Amino acid sequence: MTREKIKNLIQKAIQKAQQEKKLTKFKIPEILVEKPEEKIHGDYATNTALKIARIGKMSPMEIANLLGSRLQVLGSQLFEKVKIVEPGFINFFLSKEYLQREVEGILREGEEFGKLEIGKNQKVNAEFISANPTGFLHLGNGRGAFFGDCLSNIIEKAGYKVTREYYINDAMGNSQIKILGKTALGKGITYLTKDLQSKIKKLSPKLRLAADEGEAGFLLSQGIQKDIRDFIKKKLKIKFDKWISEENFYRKSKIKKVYDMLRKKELVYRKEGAEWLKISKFGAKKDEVIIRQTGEPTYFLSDVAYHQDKFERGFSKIINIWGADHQGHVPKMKAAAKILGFRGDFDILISQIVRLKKGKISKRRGKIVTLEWLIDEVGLDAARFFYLMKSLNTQMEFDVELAKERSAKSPVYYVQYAHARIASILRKTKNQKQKTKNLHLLSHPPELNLIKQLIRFPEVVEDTAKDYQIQRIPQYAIDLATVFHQFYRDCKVLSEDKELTEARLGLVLATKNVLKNTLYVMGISAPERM
RNA sequence: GCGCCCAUAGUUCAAUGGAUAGAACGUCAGAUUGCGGAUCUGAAGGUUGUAGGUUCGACUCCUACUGGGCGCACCA
Repeated sequence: MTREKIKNLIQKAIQKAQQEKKLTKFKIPEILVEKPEEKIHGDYATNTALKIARIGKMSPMEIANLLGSRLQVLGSQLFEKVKIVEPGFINFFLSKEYLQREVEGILREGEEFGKLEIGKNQKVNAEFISANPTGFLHLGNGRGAFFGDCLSNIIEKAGYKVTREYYINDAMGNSQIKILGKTALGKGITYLTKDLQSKIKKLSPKLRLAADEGEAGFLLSQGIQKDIRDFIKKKLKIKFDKWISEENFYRKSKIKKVYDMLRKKELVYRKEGAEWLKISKFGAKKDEVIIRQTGEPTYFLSDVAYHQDKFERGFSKIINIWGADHQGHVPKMKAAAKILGFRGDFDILISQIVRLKKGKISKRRGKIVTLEWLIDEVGLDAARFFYLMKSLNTQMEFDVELAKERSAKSPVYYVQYAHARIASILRKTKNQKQKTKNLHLLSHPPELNLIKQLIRFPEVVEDTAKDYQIQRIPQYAIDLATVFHQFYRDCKVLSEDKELTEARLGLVLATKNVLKNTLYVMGISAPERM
């Protein structure tokens, strides 16, 4: 990774300066290398000199000059030049030769390009969607669904082993399930869809034997859950590794076990006829009921049991993606994690609500908009892209009109078009195999620009795996497509010049590869034709 | 009342404490006897909600306020 190489060089330069006694000895802080906004500031830049000015007891410019001259020598393989700028930035300009070699690397690595090792031998658990098995998925579920799936892909790309997990709140004691049971037994007041009516009809022999509304609800929820599962698999194209049933925790008396364990730790007390867990001692605002007056366990207790189960499975990182309506639950669960003694990363992400952007389409006021409706309306690729474009913690408005657009107006088609265009060029050549010939001929600005964008892909993967800011990926895809189209306009790929044609075919293949990898992590198709 | 999230271009959104705050759509003006014009080039458009603070430097961190969303169950 280019950025990593530069970081290492800076570190070496500091050490060297220290050995030569030009700099005082100090512990080197974390080195930041970024891509400057302005081209005149180079391809990469660092503020290291500004950062260490105080501990080094020298002016930023002095340090920058000190490091700059050493970096020039140390990085002769990478840089065309290293420039020092007020107030102390060091700007790096990559050399043509370096960029040309990178194209070779991208072609060699193919689908593996962008794969990192930062998560080597580590397991991650990502739980998302986990909708109630009593109805259909809504727009908000879609956000968690695609975010969770894409984040999982990214984390996998970073080298972790990811388990995608879905938790089903199907316990017979749950009030939703009981309400559903009432409906199943004909005692409900809720509106019945045709689908629900036929499900109930099919189940009627079993329902007659059901002990209570809880069991009836459970039976009906299984049918509903099966539909949700099929929908997720076939229409959302998300593959979960594990489907976990809450009811199953009860049947295996795991909830009882956790309860006993909490009692043993003397964290449970009685008040007002209920039993409370002392989570206020572990960072929560107040204690929480785990056993009701009626003697039934609460959802919180079963969720603690579920997390105990997760914590025991050897993950170094556990990620939960919850809807905004669950945010009050976060400190409680974090407190529980402390009680259970989980030592890995425990990240709970909250996805804010989703609305439809006002337009001709959203006349469906009053009706709840289902995710299925949206997918049918705009298509899976566009839905995924649009959901992913926005940061998880801002409320989003889904622009259905724009997402439906099958033209350059829609960013997803713009990106896919770049891929299809390359495929079209390749169709016109006989030899479509990997080209690593004559890459030294790539020296036009649009060519070099394109390469610079290509080599950023692993950096984007790294950043996103670390900070979960998924919106970076679609933005990267748009940027990549843009520089490709610029290249395409200025540089004809197939020409009389055989050697140059070979070189450009190599570049174009590398671009196709990176576009494909980018679309892949978003779960979006990379079409050969459109 | 308390807690969490948000406020950035006409709109939808970006921007690790860095340099002239960026995209997309919309608007306006251009480009093609060319590998897919489903493309490209350019322009207009901003006091980053308000007021303070922290520092070499703040959209970003802190405090107070204003406005919006979501929570604050012996629901899940």
